[in-house]
Amino acid sequence: MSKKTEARREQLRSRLIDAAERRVAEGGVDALRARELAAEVGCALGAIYTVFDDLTELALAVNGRTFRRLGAAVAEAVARQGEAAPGDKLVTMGCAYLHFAAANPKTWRAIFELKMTDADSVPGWYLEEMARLFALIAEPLSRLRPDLPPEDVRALTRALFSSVHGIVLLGLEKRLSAVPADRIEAMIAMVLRNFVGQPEKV
Amino acid sequence: MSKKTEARREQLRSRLIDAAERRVAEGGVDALRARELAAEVGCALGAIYTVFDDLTELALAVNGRTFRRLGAAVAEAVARQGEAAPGDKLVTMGCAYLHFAAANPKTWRAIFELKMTDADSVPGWYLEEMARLFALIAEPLSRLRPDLPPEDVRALTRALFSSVHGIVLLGLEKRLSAVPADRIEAMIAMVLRNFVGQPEKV
DNA sequence: TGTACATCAGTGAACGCGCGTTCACTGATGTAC
DNA sequence: TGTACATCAGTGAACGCGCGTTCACTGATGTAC
Repeated sequence: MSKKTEARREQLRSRLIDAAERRVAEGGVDALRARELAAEVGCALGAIYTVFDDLTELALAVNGRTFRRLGAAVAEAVARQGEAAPGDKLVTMGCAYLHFAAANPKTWRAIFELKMTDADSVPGWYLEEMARLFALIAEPLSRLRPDLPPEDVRALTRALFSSVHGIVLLGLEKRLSAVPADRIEAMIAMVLRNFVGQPEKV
Repeated sequence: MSKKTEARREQLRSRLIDAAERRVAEGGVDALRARELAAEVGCALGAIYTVFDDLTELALAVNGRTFRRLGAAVAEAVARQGEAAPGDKLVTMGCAYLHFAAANPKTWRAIFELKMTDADSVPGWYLEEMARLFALIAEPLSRLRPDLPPEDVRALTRALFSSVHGIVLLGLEKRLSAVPADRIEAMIAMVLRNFVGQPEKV
């Protein structure tokens, strides 16, 4: 394969992911349609399969991007805040998570909806990206509780992340009459601050 | 329609829901197949449509049962515990929720996976059942914080439920390396107790 | 640089399947006399 | 009770559609001389 060909291939790849991302953002993972993508990108139907093994792989590529954007959004929020008390940092991250989810509801959900066949395990970058996100959370936590062994910090990280995730998930759920964003923020802050031991007045 | 006919119809209805429930428990909502159900129940394919408008309605019926079982499981756990401090009650409910989810992973997930077309709203019993569950949680909360207006108790209820839901959801997720049940229990207890102001040592 | 040939990326018609839902039919059930 | 007729619950073959994926082909690109 010549350089030129490879470059074209690479370009097709990224254009396909672009298109797929747009589709997912509009209609969720289930809205990925090979024919639609080909039409939007302007390539043949079969061309998709010269770049990806199947549509699932393409969906995974979209999730990869989303995950990286999410991580970046949270990291940026923390960076913008600069030096801060651990509790404040946690709340900042929780709210950044909420805002990302609210701004990208379908793409964000896609990360968690992806059905993997039990056999083939989760791709490595999935776990890596998760680890990166968890590391951000673990930082203020271990400052807050320097006495805890890493194992416990990990469990704590996971528990708090899960709590915030749950609040965001159900908070944004239309079906259960969505909650206004600032109320969701208040819930997040409440749970996190309570944990940190600087409870806000409810 | 004669009494006899109606009775047969009613019987078919419940047998269909039974079969559907089994299918969902095994393979999730997406595993519902009209032909399979008909075969399992021993009726004609078309008979399904004399009882339900479409498969979605049948899936909803399954969710209805699940929701009621869930509510009953939580209520029973509380009843079994008898008189107890609000914090203990909350933890009991959270753990009951966890155990129900762990024992019925696919059926439980189905409750939240159901895609409703935006237009047709959620069936009434969905909201009622949710309200019943929330009432159970609100009880200890309002004892704990009698100063709060009902509006705030509602928000609190929702926040705590969502947190526990998130912890259970991600805790049971195979993809992110499932967490042992007792660790999940510990996470739930931690978040709830922290809120109540009787934090457990982490 | 020019020509002949080989390769292979890219094409898109066609395959194949799964499946929800319908509807013309039929035989069981009920009604009338 | 018995017979003729009407109704309608229940049947399942067939419709229709959507869609992922393949593969025999072709024309663009690269190579050799």
